[in-house]
Amino acid sequence: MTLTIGNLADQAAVNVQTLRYYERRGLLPAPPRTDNGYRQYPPDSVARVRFIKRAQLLGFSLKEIAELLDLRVHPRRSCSEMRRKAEAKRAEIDRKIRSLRDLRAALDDLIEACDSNTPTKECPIIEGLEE
Amino acid sequence: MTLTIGNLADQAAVNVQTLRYYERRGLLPAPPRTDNGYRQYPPDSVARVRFIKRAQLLGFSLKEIAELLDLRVHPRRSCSEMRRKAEAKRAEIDRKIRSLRDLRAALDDLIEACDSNTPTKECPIIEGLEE
DNA sequence: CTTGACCTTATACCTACATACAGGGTTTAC
DNA sequence: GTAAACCCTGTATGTAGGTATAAGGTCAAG
Repeated sequence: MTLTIGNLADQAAVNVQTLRYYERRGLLPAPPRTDNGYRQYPPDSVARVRFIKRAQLLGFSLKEIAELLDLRVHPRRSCSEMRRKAEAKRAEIDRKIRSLRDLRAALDDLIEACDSNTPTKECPIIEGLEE
Repeated sequence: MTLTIGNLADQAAVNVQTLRYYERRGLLPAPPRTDNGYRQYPPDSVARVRFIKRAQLLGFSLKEIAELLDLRVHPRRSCSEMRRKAEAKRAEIDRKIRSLRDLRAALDDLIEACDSNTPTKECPIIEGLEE
């Protein structure tokens, strides 16, 4: 019921070398090995790797993703510290969501202007992402 | 009422070389020059550069950002084409927003678990970002 | 019992996105 | 009129995040 590195790579849609790279970077814990030295990943590694890839698409660096994953690793220890970090991450996520909503609204305006054949007024895309 | 490259760099909080790099990459239009060859940026370049940096934080590559900015440049020409692109970008943004909301909910659970001193059940951070 | 598809480590290379440096001209402040 | 603080181009270097390659061990199928 464990996965070889090749299995994991297939299921998570990443390269085998990427997984070894993540291990070196501390994003994936070093898994147990078989006698011959092969890595044996538990099945939930698939979710972990997919999480990493998704978080990257959202603009988090590998370092930030490692921090997110660490929140999970120490669930009861140094709770106030963890809470502080989780709240900081949440605030950052809220900022990203707001920015994306602004950008989305700008695109909506653009699409609508296109639809309605109205003379294109000031394009709002850039303004939509101003502070 | 125009800006030197140094002014623009200050106001947009980026490096001077970064601006020249963006020009080469086509993210900033080549501005007019003074007699001595200095770049003269219009004031709205500040917004444009800030837009680029913000979009980067949201996980867009410079190539994607260039595409977003191009939507704006051709506001009336090839409307259906532009509309198609704008809708594709919007769908992508919606996906990102959904992912961020999931991640946010997961952090909320984590924070709450911490608050309530309940035994930490399965941490939801990773599950929150699964497909 | 060997061929092909795996696995190992170590090291080199690649792309995106900058950032620095060399070598030189310009402008402003004293 | 010269020193500091700008600007220019061109080229080199740096960091993040992989990706490939070399040199070799392992395993399952025919």
